Amino acid sequence: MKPETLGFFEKVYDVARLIPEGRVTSYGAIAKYLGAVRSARIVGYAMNGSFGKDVPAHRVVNRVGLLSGKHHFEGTNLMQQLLENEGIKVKDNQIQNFEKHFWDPTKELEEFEG
DNA sequence: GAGATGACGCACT
DNA sequence: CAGTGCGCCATCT
Repeated sequence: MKPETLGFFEKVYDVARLIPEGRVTSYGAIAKYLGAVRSARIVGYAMNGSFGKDVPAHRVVNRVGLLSGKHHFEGTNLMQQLLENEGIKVKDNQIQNFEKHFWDPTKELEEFEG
């Protein structure tokens, strides 16, 4: 619970905050960017602590664009509302044109690396 | 210190 | 092609 002990989390938050508006990414994409392709679930877990922070966790969904974490937000459809607020269409907890709104940090930040 | 959990992703059947 | 189960790694109890 100590923010100082957070190491991997901080990285996740940092990447999540880099997500531009109207765009979304997947846990695996962030994990991959961090070099933890096998730690996709760790990213999602990290989002748990992202609540209440400046981290747009609502822009992070699973690999199919499903708002798997929506259940974690305050309201029942808060996550969906936030996405629609950015112009992203969401249907039944699933993002429409997900690949169109997909934002891959490994590709978008490839030149920002280092 | 050890065990169980999880907002995922992939391999196998 | 579709459905189910397992593995991964860090955190939490």
